[in-house]
Amino acid sequence: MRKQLGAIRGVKVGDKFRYRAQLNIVGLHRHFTNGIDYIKSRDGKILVTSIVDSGRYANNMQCSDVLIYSGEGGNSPFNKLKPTDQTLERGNLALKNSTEAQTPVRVIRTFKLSKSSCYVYYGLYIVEHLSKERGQFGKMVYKFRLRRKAGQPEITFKL
Amino acid sequence: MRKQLGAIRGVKVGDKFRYRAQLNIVGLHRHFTNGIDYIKSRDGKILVTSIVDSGRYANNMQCSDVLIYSGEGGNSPFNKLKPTDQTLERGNLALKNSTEAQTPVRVIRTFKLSKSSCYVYYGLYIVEHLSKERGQFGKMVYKFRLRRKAGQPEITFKL
DNA sequence: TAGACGTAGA
DNA sequence: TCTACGTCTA
Repeated sequence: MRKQLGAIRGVKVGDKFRYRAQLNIVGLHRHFTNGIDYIKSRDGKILVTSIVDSGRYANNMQCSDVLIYSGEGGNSPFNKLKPTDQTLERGNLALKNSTEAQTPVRVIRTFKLSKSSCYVYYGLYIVEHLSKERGQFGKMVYKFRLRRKAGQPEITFKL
Repeated sequence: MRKQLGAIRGVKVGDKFRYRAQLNIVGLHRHFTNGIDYIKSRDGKILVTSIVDSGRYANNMQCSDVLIYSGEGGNSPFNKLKPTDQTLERGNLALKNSTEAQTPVRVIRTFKLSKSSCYVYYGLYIVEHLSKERGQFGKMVYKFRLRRKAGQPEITFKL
């Protein structure tokens, strides 16, 4: 399985996929459930390769080039464990490192229409800011602001 | 998605698949995690269409035309809930009904070789007997004995 | 071995 | 809403 930062050969912005398994196969995002995928860089720091925004967390879903993405852990509205403060490790740490390194992050967003849904590759983003806020369950949540790199095709849907 | 008893057009005995998602796509087995898939027949009884033997439960893995398949619920060695007696509902009830109706069941078995694995379609089986035993956790477990229908191709592997 | 924005069907 | 023989990486 490919592990790399940036664009994936053969995958175009706007490409659609039915299952997370397909994202894995083409190399866009290796995990089946994790929202944040990352690799270890030469200097030992982990950097984000891709994120999937399925709409489970309280992310900003505006139709703009800016995406607010919640960190992982402790606050999923659907898991049954009791909420906890998010920690700066694993995916969250990788997103912080990516903010500093300004490396490109592949963004995949879920598009829902009535009962069906698909994953859409939105292209490359840069993490430009992170903040720590109190989430809906009263616990600390990381919020990452990603901005879409300029010059990429618009995403359009045939309805 | 197709819901039917018996063979699936276009799928041959011995066909191999990487993911449960693919079993769903071709119509062999609709569930992503459930081991037992079933439909409601004309007279209102539920009948098994297919089972997946992933080796999670304590099934009989002999290389023969007989497969002992454990019922679902209460005794998965990997779930963290406390073991309970299995009940004759859902998949277990459907398997019992299939025993009486002698309807064909598609069998998919996991084949593991070192770290990789795949799902192999073994063809059609008939459920010929069920029993209730005390399982490894001291709780009651249904055991279903399935026999492969005669006249189907042998399964071979290139190693 | 655990953790994670999975899936479909009842 | 819940259950269920998922599936990957660290």
